[in-house]
Amino acid sequence: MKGYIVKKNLITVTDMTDFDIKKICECGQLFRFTDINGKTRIISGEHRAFLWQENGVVFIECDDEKYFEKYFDLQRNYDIIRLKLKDKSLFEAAVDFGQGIRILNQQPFETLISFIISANNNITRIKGIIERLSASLGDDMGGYFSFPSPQKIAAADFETINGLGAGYRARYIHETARAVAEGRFDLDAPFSAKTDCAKRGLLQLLGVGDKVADCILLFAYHKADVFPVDTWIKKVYNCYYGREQSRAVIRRSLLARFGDLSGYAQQYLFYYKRELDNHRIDGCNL
DNA sequence: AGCCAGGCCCATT
DNA sequence: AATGGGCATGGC
Repeated sequence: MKGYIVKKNLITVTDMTDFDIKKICECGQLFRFTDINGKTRIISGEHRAFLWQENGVVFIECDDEKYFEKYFDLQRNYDIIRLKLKDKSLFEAAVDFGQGIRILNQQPFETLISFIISANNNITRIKGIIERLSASLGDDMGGYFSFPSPQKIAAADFETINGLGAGYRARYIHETARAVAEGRFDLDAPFSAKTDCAKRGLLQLLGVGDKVADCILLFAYHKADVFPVDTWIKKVYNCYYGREQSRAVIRRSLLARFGDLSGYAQQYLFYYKRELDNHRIDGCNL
């Protein structure tokens, strides 16, 4: 992608063909975003950015422009991906509707814990738990709190974790942070591992099942040959084919169809279905 | 009020 | 390998 300019503490995205602030935030890949008087604030790890659109360009004001250039995946060409997905006959309306989505490169530990929290939970509540976790154990960065380190969570007593309102996930958060802090899980390993191998490692962690592992692989390690099957994907699939299939069957089926673009296909589909549902519109095209 | 949420763990078959 | 019950909490 050529359409952006990087300067000190400011990235200007001049080509908004594949950069839509709202869609990037609302497609379910991150939780620490909020509107602050007209600008979107995103916190990632210890970093912070403000985004807004003005005169046909997007401004990204941030504490580390190189970090956010990578974070927003700015070097990747999404128009090629969209074209290929249409070739693989992903429902065209979903791709067009989601144009502007980008898959972020988020930090592994934050993604790991966030998606453990996400299981069988709703987005509003997930965001609340993550904010309380950060306020409780993260560093005060002056105006916001960083996402806590594995060591910080591991060293906290269980009652602190349990007081965040995460329910039965408190144990998963604590134990998985300990596994990382004690070196039983290497957060960097998946970067250089093949997807299935990396996934086997992730599945050893308490609170990480098939779907959560796929989300981590996609949103932190940018492994696109995964297809996270959540309740929305299930709804689309089962509605379209008119019968109830298990998550495993759905995942295998969609992986076979979209191959190494599965992760992108999943994001477009997820965003499309959830937005339709939010507006009480039926639709189960695939 | 009751169903559901970006499911996982664990026991059973 | 596949299936099913139980699960904390709170949003809508």
